[in-house]
Amino acid sequence: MIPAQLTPRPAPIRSKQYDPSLVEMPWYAWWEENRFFHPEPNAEKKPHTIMIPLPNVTGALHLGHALNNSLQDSVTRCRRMQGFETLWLPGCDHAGIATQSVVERRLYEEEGLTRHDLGRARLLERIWSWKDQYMTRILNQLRRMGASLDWDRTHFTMSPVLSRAVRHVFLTLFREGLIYRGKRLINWSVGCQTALSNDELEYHDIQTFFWDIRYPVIGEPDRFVTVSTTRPETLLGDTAVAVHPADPRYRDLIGKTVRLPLLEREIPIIADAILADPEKGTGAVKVTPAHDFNDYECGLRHGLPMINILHPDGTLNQNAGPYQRLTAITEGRKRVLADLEAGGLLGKTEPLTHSVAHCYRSGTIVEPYLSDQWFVRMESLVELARRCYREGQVRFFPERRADDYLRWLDSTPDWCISRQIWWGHRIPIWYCRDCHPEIELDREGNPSLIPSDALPIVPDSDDPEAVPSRCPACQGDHLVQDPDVLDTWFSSQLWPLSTLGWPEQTADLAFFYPTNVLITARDILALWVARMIMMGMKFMKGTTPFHHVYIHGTILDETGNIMSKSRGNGFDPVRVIEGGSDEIKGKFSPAAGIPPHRIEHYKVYGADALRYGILSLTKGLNQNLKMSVSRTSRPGEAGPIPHYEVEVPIFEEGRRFANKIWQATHGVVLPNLQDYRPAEGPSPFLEDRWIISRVGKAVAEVTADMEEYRLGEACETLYHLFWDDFCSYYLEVVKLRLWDKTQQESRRQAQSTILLVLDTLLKLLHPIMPFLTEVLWQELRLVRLAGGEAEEAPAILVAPWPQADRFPEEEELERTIALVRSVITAINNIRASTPGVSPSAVLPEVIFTSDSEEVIQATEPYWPGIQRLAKVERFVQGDPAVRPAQSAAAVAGPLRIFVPLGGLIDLEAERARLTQKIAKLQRDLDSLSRKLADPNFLARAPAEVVEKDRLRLAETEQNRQLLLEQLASLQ
RNA sequence: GGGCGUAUAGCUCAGCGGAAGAGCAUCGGCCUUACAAGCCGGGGGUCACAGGUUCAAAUCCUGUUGCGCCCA
Repeated sequence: MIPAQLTPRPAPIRSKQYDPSLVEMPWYAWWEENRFFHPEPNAEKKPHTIMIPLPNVTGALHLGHALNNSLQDSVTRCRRMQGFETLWLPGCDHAGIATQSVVERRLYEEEGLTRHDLGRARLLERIWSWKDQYMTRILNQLRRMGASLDWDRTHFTMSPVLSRAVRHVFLTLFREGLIYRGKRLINWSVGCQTALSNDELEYHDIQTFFWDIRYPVIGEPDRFVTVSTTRPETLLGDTAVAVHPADPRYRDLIGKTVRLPLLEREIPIIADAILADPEKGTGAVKVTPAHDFNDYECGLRHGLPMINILHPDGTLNQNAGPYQRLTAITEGRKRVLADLEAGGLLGKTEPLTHSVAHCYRSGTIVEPYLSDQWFVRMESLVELARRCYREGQVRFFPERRADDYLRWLDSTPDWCISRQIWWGHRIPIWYCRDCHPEIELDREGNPSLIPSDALPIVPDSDDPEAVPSRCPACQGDHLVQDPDVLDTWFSSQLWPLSTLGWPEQTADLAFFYPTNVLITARDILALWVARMIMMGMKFMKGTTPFHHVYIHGTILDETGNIMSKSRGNGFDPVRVIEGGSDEIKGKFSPAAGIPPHRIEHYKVYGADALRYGILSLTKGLNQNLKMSVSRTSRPGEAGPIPHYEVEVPIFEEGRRFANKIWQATHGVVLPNLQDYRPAEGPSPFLEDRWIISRVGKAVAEVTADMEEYRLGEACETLYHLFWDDFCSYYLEVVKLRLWDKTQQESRRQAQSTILLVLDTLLKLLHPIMPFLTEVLWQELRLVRLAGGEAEEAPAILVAPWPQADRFPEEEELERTIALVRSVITAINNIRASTPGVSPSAVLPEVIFTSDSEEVIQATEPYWPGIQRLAKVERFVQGDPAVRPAQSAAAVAGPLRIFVPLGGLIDLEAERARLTQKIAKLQRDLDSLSRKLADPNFLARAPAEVVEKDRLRLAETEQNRQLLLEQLASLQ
């Protein structure tokens, strides 16, 4: 949206070097106060919508977020300039378990209190205030990165509007039978004392053992069935031993029973072809249906009893008999092993490394645990998600990520959505205390345990705020709400809908839905992306929530570890932007010799350098973005904690690039445009046409890159165009015309071209480097206004994106200038390798010769430019047959150049130089002639390939000949 | 254990069937009037290894090894 009245722009800055700290804050404030980031539904324009992958309020943003948000902002800014009504919507996620456990840990560390000391209501107050603090910090980090988010539409998953959507979805799915409560084996975090979904597990290798245990067969004295296990303590919950039905070792035992050691329970030997593998171990396995997922399935197949032996805190319960109250995996295991040993029932013990599920939050081992939980029935939703992809409604970048998506869909079980914590959306289900007097209440009136058979009671109406008034069974009104809350992803999956006001049919929803692209990292592809698709398909009449899913890589340190501040190898993006120092108390050292506890000092890189650097990492399809960081000890700092200077090469590149752009604009362009008046008609001057052609190609390339999310490639293209073509060649050459005030038309065309080119380059760069380009473009805007042109836009961020077809292509010119530039390099090479010639000396004469008169004529107009860039007094055309004496020679394509050096020539240096060049040509020659001597090559390769190689061979041979003669003349 | 990816210059990475590239680092020389956060020039690679397909392989196929990631 462009307001009619703008607030005053920040004052111009005239510093010799680019100083981001003077530019970023004022310009961001100006953008924000004029609400340039705020779109409104607008029938005249097409929408472009991106929903931020909501960061969670557990902590501050890190470099992974910097990448993720730089990508989104770049795409958004490009689309805004292309004329779309652009919405990029900000917000945060309440991150149930993560946030509650952070706050609980602080509560315990600082005040020695647990959540039970505080109670539900007061704990929630504490968490809300944590949330407020962190959300503010996160949103400000985004501002510092230059994010053009629509702050008026900032959302939070637990806000009233979004909570209503959650309740609406829960109740709808419940009524349709897609949500149910049931006793199932789930993943239980002993540390957090809550259920977890499969997606919240982390697998770590642990060192343990494989223990063999002998189970005595009843009725067959001295006969045993030996099982192997990594979890001997779970035998307390065994309800069978399984063998393969075809296994001859055990066939006769099927149907008999064994005596469970220690507890003396009699349990059956069953045949189960799925669980028992005759190839593995002894071929017999213990079956503990209440504490192992495979055993659970087996238990269901055979109708085995399921004996839960654990308390929620991981200690053994009354079913463990004499072992109760011991912590299962430590003391319990120790005692069980000792008792087995004593009873002579323990067989061999083998060390083993295997991978075990841990809680992503508390880090404790996750126990399979039998309990009453709420689940989403996934089957029909999975089918919707498959259909969405199959119908081509959603497309993945890179394409192969679709395989991960489909694979997850194929393997996802029913989703456990209840969590035994307090921070989150409380399950909108009530139970009747009159029907179930055994429901106990805590001192705040919340129920602590709901019986498995309790009737779930839903609110009377569809009103999302409604509460049921009576029990439908007994008409009683002693209702209590389920104490559990929903998995955070249950609300996150609604993000593209709920933030637009759904389930209300709002104008925003009608205009901005479906969104265009979701930009995220790989790790939440399935659990979040797939679920959003399911919800969109389910609740928006089979419409995808986004057309594109762009999956970017993960930022790693140079040894391949994930970067994070808490590990001690990452840093806060704001630190990179504004510089300063941080005390790092990480868990590990980022490199050999660097201690985990240290103070790091950062220089001011600025947001543009951060963005350019981090986006540059995304070249190709690379999914691991290794970022090297150099930490050097800072001398002269006393004290117990060592100090380090931190440099990040990739940000360094960005910083230098930003400075180059600043200095080219302030040092050359602006001073020469003081008297700018637009030229009439297109410029006939060769270098003008050339740079315009180069820029036109870049416009096409960068536009395509932006549309396919190839930001790294766009960075590279723009870097070379700006630095090599615009600064190193064009500006240097065009200076001659700018300085010559006697040639009005030439000068005016030069000014117009410079202005057009810089204007275009800044626009192309704006999505990547928003601050620098804005402040410089505002200067160009003033130049244009002073020159009598109409205002194109009040700011670059709303200026129109360049159109490639406005920049005529000049293929021929591009070839000629490429040749001219290689001539410059060849002459400079001669100067640099002739010891007697100072680098600043002007060479009196350079002789051009060629077999082709055309080539000489084509390059002649560039002699003044070459004169300047290669420091040459004058050029003469020579006879190709005559080799000037006392001169150095070089070859540039079809041109031969001689640089007469008179007495200056250093024979030895020149001979060395020529010998080296000849050797290189000889190598090319050898491989080419070998190739052209091969009859198979001549017969089968396409004619144009053969022809090209023939030409090359001839040319190379000629050049070698020339240099050989030259060498001979120097003997 | 299953799946996927990856191996190119000292480092970080492009290139993905027809002459080995970039940035940084390195070496040599320059304070040349936008720019030393710079300019000019140079050196540096059996494109992991072994086979195969092809006239032609860094590029396609197979296997081996190393390294990642995801899933169990």
